Amino acid sequence: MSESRSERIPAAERREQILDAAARVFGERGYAGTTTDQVAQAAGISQPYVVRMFGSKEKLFCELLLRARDSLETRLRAALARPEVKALDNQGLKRFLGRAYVDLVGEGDIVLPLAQGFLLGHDPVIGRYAREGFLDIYRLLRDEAGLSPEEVRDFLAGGMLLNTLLTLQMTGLYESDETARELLACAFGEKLDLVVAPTKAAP
Amino acid sequence: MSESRSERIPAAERREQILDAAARVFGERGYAGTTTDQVAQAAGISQPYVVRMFGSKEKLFCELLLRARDSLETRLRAALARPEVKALDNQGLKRFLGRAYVDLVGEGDIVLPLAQGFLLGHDPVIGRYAREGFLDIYRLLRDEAGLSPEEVRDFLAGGMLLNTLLTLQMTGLYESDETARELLACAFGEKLDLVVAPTKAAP
DNA sequence: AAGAGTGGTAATTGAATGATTACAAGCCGA
DNA sequence: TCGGCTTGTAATCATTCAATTACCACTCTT
Repeated sequence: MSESRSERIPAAERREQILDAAARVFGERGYAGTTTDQVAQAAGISQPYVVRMFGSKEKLFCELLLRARDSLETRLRAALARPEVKALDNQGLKRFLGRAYVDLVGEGDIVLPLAQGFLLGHDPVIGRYAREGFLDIYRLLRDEAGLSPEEVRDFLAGGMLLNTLLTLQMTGLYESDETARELLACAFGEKLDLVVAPTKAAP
Repeated sequence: MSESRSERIPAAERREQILDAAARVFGERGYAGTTTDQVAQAAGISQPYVVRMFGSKEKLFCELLLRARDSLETRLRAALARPEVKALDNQGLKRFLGRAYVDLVGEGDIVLPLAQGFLLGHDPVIGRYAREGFLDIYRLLRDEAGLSPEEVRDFLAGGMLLNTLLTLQMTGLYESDETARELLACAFGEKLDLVVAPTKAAP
């Protein structure tokens, strides 16, 4: 994307670049399906640097999981703190939080690694991270948002559907397939254009 | 599991054995995370035989996707054909079909490869298969079950949550984690024991 | 200006893996 | 019983990939 600087960049900043690139690549291709070299190329650096910065591919992915969970929790708490939520019943709150989730998804591929991690239950270390993250979100919605277990379940279910549609790249069929268009419109609602026309931000 | 026969087995039967084994392994570990040798060992044969029987790992996985989709469609149509569905409104029908889905999931790992395939949208050939399968199910629910787009969406969302909980292996936390127990009970309802105590069928 | 710390890569390595080849053993019909 | 077809494997190959090593270049401090 950007090869603006070919100079030396402080490690902390480089680390963020790598995490951003890794979130994109892992989010699209999954853990096992991604090579550290793909991450390196996406970040514009060499493969050994990626490995040395994080120790291993596994540690890099775990870092992404924590980062995604934190982003999501931060975003949900921010939504809960807004004044207009006080006027909402639980049904309305669920919708409001749902829109906050779509916003987060639309801003980049921050949360897709989380969705990929949810398929790795068999992995002794990543699986544990992923389960814990999932339960963290569950508790946040139940305890801080005050939703009932059934309401949390429905919220999470909706989120899983959105994740699935994204990782399936169903959005690529929006133009050409009538059924896909109907499904996407129904699933993403008013936030559809956030995801069907990925922000091609140009200078 | 069964090493009953060490003799020669007709290709058609062997093919089914391999597909069953592959569904289990791919369903648990994902496409990229599974080796053809793991499939071979699970089926009790040698790795080259797996490859030769299906041509390639990719073709084997595509076969699994078709098989899973067909199983699901067959099961849903069978549920729709039962007499008691006529007395149900759409809300009740959704629940009824949901129970049929959980039944199918509980009977084995037939559908988990489908869930894994949904993460492979980036793959030029598998991605296409997976998207088509997904839209097939959508149309079945809309046109044959007569659900509205929103109702189909909610049904699919629920299914995606169940898939996620299974591939996350959240069921393994049922005994030890209070939150996981609550979530699982809420998501699987009366069918919980189908999935939390995997059928250890013994002779 | 010496040298130490930091940012970065080229080259390589060892293991894993999908696929191929070549071959063996059982079965069946003529 | 001979010869061909089917079922199956051992051995191997070519790649790919995560990780390591060894090195270079720049910058700041003193």
